[in-house]
Amino acid sequence: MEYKKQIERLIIDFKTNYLSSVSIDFVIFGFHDGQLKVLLLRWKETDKWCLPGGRVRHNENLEAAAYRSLQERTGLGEIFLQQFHTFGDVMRYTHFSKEETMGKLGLSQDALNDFPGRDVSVGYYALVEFARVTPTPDLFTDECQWWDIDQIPLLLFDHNAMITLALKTLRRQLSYQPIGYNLLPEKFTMPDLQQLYETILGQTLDRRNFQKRILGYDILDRLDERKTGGAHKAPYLYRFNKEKYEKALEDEVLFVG
Amino acid sequence: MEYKKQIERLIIDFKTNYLSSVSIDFVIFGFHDGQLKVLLLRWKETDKWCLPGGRVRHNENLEAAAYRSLQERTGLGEIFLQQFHTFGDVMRYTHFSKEETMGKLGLSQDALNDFPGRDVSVGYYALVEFARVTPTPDLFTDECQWWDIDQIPLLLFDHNAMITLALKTLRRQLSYQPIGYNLLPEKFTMPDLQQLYETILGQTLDRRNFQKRILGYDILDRLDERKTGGAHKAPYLYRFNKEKYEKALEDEVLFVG
DNA sequence: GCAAAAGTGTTTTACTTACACCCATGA
DNA sequence: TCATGGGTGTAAGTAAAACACTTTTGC
Repeated sequence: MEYKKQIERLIIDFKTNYLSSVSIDFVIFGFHDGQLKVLLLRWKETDKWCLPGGRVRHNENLEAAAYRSLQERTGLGEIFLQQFHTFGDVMRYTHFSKEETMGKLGLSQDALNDFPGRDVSVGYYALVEFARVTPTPDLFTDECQWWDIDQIPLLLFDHNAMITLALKTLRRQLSYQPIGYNLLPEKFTMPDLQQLYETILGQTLDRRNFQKRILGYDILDRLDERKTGGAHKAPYLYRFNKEKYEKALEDEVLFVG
Repeated sequence: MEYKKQIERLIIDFKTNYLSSVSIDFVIFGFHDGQLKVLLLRWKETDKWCLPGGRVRHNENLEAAAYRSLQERTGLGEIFLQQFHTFGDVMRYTHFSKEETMGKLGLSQDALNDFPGRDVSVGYYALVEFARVTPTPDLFTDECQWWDIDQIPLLLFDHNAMITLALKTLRRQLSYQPIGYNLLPEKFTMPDLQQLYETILGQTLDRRNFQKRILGYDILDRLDERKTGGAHKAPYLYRFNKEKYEKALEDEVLFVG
């Protein structure tokens, strides 16, 4: 049980170097094979799952802390990350009892006392390409796994509500903002992009209208290549025009800084 | 200088009974006479202005803390309050130097040290009827005043950016959600409501299209009365149908609980 | 050659915007 | 009676939704 020491050290680290009362929680949506998934962690010595989270260092920007924590959990740096709500109900601890959940770790009383109690948590959602992620548990958890969006179990804290709201916000955002950069390979086909949208929205879309709308954003460059090897007619390859893409995001972005 | 003692006591109160590292800031929009205004506070012994704020008690829900703080600053209980973003840049303290600003208050070194340093701040915006508000400064400020939205000076902290984002969010929200409850008297006319919208959006709207759109929401009951006393044709009076209004809010609300 | 996916435009519909006339009221 | 604001409906324009045929490719 070497990890006990590590956890106790981490808790002291929290107390010393991080903002108290503030935490970050992540709804990391993974896209793969026409399935929308969420990355969950299993709490040590229990069968209970929760969202990955993080904390903010003194002198660290909130957003920077979010990117840092996310990197730790997924191995990914440049990804689509969006603040969506801040959760501050006292009762969000409903499904989490410090004694019950932490007790099994056999920590010292000091460590238990110093473990963050009631936090206000800033919720971010992220979109990543499933395959690029290396799920990595943190010290409090011993498993990190993708879950199908419609098979999420009852989670610790208020994390079920967080997922629901994150998905709702993401879907809304999709209606007025482009998405896909860092989520698809550099070169991709229009059907690839459409499948991404359909997966997130949970509904099918008309091919022709979809293409019209996306091309209307004027953020894609069509390449002269086609994707070969498929069993059918070879579709064109597209690439995001980074400048135009960034500009489109700015023009309509809800949350800045 | 009796207030010095009070402030020192308040700072201790903060340290003891409130979450550290978390604060709340309010962009309180006031509507009056076709003008959109924001409530600002002037920091004691300076000519610098800032947004009203609050802190969260241990065991108090974030939203409850927001309503409580707002009540303290405006005297109003039931009002339209909406979380819009959480600000966590370290640099948001650009225009605030603890030494400079607090120094003039002649506080003890202990109090200065205990005064909250770097916070993550949850931003809420509120809509209130100008005339119903009793602006009340807090202990750190000695003036509480309405400012015209387009005459806001350079504020302390990152508060100018907060106002900008709050207004942007409010305007966006207006396009898919009804607004007006608690902002207009119980009975009001269609031109009253239109003026409210025009004030917030900063643009004029077509009378007929506006009426069509609003009535299309199906949240108003037209009364048999008309508003008399005006210099012209007596307009009909309307009343919000609270049930339908709440339902309309829920159906499209971005942020819940 | 056939099944399955991809490329491409037009029609229809719904929604949004623009616009005009008559009526009531107080000065 | 006149100036001003309020009540009401329709036509035009624009954006979204529905829809069909042809081409390519591997089997």
